[in-house]
Amino acid sequence: MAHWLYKSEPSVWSWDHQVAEGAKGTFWNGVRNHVAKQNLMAMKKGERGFFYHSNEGKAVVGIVEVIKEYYPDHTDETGKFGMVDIKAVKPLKRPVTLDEIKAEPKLKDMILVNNSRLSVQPVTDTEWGLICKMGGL
DNA sequence: GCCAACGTTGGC
DNA sequence: GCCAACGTTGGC
Repeated sequence: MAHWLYKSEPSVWSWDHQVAEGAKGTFWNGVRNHVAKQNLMAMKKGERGFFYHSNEGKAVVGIVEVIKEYYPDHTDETGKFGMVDIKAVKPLKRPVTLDEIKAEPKLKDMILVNNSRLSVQPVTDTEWGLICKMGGL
């Protein structure tokens, strides 16, 4: 099963917002990038991903799960982009910061490190396991 | 708040 | 279809 990483600025949409939505979850929209779109389209219901706070915090703070697969984003007037629904699963026992990720040689190839601007990224099984461990899970 | 990196746009 | 200019993102 594939894993993912969702990036969000806490001032716009934070982990706390996501948790407040509970089991019903919420849509993940606003993607206007074709690479991110490809990733969204590849997601399957039940797949999990990290929730990352960019700018403020700069850390992986929790785990989310896809509850609805790719569908059109009607707020996108060009009609090119879509979104998925995700729900909060559980927080990390402690956040894993970008500094820690950069300090770990096994994580140096993460897209988060090399292409920080991509808002939805795939995460390998190795990276997934390691960050879960670093986060105390 | 600055600046580098990247994506998108638009003129040719 | 190429490429320069511009806007946006995100780390520092």
